[in-house]
Amino acid sequence: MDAFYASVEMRDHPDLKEKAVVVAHDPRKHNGHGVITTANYVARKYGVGSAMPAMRAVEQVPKDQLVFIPPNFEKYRQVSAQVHEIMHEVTDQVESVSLDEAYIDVTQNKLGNYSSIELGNYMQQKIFKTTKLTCSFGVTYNKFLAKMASEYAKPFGKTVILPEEALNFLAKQDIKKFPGVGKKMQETLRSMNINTGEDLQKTSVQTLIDRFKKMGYVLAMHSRGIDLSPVQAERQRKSIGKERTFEPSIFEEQAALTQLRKYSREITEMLKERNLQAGCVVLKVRDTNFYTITRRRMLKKKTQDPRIIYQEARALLEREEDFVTRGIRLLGVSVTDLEQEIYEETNLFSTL
DNA sequence: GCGGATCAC
DNA sequence: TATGGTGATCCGC
Repeated sequence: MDAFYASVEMRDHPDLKEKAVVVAHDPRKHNGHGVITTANYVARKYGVGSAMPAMRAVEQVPKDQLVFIPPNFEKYRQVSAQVHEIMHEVTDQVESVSLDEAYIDVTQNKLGNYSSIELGNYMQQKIFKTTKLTCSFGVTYNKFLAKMASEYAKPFGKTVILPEEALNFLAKQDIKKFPGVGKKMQETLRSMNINTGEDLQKTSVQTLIDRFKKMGYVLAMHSRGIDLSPVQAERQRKSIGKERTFEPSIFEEQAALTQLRKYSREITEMLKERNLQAGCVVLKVRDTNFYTITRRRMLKKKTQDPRIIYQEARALLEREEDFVTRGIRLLGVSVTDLEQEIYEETNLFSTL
């Protein structure tokens, strides 16, 4: 397989630039982190609390101080669709990871007898021409390496890794570059004196399994350049959820219930768009101390009915009265155990 | 099956 | 010191 990973630098788009924060007096520009991170950083620096509530309250923010502009997700989606269109010119084997990243299996392509690198160049150029966005890409023999290679090529380059080069390339990488290695795993690995890909390569597979179970195995394989996972063009969604942070927190049960009703409606809409039925309702609550729980309940029958989702969510919340007393900072509902809705019955009746 | 933890974006 | 929203996966029970 010739895998390919493309990462588009969306924040460079002229129409998306305003998405983060416009700060009246702050010379600071995007620092390379995510939108919200940037916004939070500035919010913190200016002591106006966290960014999201501030963005919601954009009208009330004094003009001479900070102006928060909420991200324009519609625009994001629009540009993302353009990018995906270009990718699909090459092949339909596109596994989108997020709005601006995708794995592409270019073992076969629609355009003709071109090398993976030529196909990459083509997409990169076309994306730049049509959207003015730069993107980086990696070309190599599996997904994992392609992602690493693409990261290495940021913001507007390409990295090609041949099979015989993989071990050497990986040996030089810091462990935090490996997907799946976040804050916690990094700490543990460093405490074991494992800091680079080379260290991982020198650690026995068994040692990594003993310490990190499945993730250890995956990490061991990755560090040795092995990843057999296929590019999955059609991945089905496994859950749909809505959540929101409240600033100030909610202390009224009625207010919380109103939110639950709203979530239930929104989730139902998404279920209907995708013709899905939910089999389980999950409630998520966080109090003012940031203590967070989730509570779930399987449904007797899969549903698409907002009233049922609301009822379950409400029942779950009512068992957690203390949260209302202590103040709800975050409230969320999601549904899982999704199943494609069967048409036949409904069609039968709706046509009558 | 449930709930917490961790991770990616 | 203050910590957004959405979704996936793993692990222990």
